Amino acid sequence: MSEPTFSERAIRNIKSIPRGRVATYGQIAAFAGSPRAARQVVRLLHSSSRKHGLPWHRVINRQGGISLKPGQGYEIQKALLEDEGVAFDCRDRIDLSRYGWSGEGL
DNA sequence: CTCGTGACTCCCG
DNA sequence: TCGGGAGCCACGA
Repeated sequence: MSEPTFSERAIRNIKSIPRGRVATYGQIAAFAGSPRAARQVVRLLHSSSRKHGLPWHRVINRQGGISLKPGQGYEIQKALLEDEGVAFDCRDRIDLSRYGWSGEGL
């Protein structure tokens, strides 16, 4: 039994994001132990979002916006978030100081 | 071991 | 405000 890998911790972090909140890639990476492994978080969503049933829609970029492009999941993610009560401003961005996850639930 | 990869992030002009 | 370029990291093949 060795310590969980970065991936496993990151996955657990994502699962811990409360409903109605959002987190950035870098944030998840940071809580998992590697502040600069945001890109690895991306790989995780690709490879494990479905498999682990992760709330992938709660993961957004540093600007509080959706990184996916229209037709690539953008609309779906936005709809899911709005359904949880997350509001987008006129620039299609989420106020992280308001909906941003602070690590609560870990 | 080396290499490719990606829903990122930061730094400059 | 916006775009381009480089850095960074973990993991699978």
